[in-house]
Amino acid sequence: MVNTKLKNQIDDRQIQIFKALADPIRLEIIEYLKHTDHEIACGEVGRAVDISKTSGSYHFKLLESAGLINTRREAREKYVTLNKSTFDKYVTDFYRNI
Amino acid sequence: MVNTKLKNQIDDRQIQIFKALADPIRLEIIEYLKHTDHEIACGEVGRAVDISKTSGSYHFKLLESAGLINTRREAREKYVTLNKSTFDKYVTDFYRNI
DNA sequence: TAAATAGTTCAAAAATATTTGAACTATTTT
DNA sequence: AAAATAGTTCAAATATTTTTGAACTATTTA
Repeated sequence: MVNTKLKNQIDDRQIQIFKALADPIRLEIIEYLKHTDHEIACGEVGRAVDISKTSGSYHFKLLESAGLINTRREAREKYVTLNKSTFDKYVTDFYRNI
Repeated sequence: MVNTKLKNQIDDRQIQIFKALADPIRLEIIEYLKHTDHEIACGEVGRAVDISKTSGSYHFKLLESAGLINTRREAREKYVTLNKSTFDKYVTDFYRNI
């Protein structure tokens, strides 16, 4: 019997987001994207924060599935930007709400 | 050679706080404390969120060392409250700043 | 068309975090 | 003084997360 109560779903989402933020590499990626106002390829970010492409792939995927970044694939490359609305909804407003 | 750059210290702190928030039990504890306006004993919170006292001890310690709760020991019992200023500084303002 | 580039996937290994129960300290109640 | 209560500590077991390298797809460049 699967538990699908709304409150739990909200918590799962909230946890997923805090987990995504609770890692030094991902925090570096976020800070890098924060001071970049245009979209930027994963590879460029990866080089800036000095990680392997495999590691980058793992972390970008995790950030994306948490809804913290938006991605757009164009042929070979994948471009990313921060998803500000997720920060607003789950981080900035976390303590305020509930 | 130990790295003590200010930026890294800030990040370490930020990560510690997100890690502390990235767990269902600790999130339950926080939500419980959020709707409680007076200090409350660890044991009472532990019973409310249905965890063993050992587990409670672990999670309260972690929340305390992240600065997310304030604690006061009075004889046998330990009373806790949320530390709102940590939320303001590291959570609510996270996306805004930097 | 061959080589280079951007990124993904996979499974194994390594690192970290969490749970558990037993033994413990200190305080309060009977 | 014995028993009960609140919480801590410890080490072992378990679970989860992250890293790694090799093999892969798709696209672009030489």
